[in-house]
Amino acid sequence: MRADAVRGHMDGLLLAVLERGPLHGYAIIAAVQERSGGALELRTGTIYPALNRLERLGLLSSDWQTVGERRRRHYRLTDAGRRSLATKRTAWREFTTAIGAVLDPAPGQAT
Amino acid sequence: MRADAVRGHMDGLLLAVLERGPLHGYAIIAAVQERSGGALELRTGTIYPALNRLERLGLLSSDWQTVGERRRRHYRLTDAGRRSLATKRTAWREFTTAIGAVLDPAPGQAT
DNA sequence: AGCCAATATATAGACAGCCTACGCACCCTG
DNA sequence: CAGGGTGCGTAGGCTGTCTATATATTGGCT
Repeated sequence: MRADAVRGHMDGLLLAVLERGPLHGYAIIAAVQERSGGALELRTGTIYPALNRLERLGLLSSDWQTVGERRRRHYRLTDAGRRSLATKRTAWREFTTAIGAVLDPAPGQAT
Repeated sequence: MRADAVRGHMDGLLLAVLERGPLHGYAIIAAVQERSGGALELRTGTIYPALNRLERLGLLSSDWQTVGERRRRHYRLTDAGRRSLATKRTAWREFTTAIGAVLDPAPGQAT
């Protein structure tokens, strides 16, 4: 599945996979893919701008680590990020409920 | 809730409310709002271009009706539209499953 | 040694689709 | 006759994902 469909929910995904501990960009892509059972394949061109945006918003912080000669940028949730994640989870449930009600209305419901 | 969050799922909503019979634009807005329990408030500037797009794609057909001196454009599902709706319902379930798995992972699931 | 794939970060420009804001026209009520 | 609801529609803007590309290290294959 393309991240195009995820538009507007990407931030929640990124925050969610960072909940259990810091990860670097590539590992975030792998984590999202694994958790979604392979359904979600994010691209680097998608997540790096998104991660920068979340950091600007104060929901993430980052620090550089070096493994051998390889640079890795580790992102971690801030307290604000944790609160935002909780909000986004609630919003997600309301969202799916609303869309689901329109897409698959309960029989007998008014037009 | 803003239709902004619905990005990419708007088409399914429009097709779904037209499943039970033709409606005109304003009635479509009302139907979506009612079915979603008031959560989804679409704007005319959003749905008219979307309806035109769906008609261009052959998923909808339209005909003008006149009530008094008022012109109304009634949209109805085509056969292709009906098939597309079924596909979109399946896609919606896969979508929510995938996002949900990332956002609220089952405890014990791998990182 | 040379080459390619995987790992890893990052930017530029294109594009789709929803946004706000407006315009037009008709109808009914105060 | 003014205002608000109904009804259709367009223009221009904005956000966020897309593709494509660039750089650099590491490791496997031949």
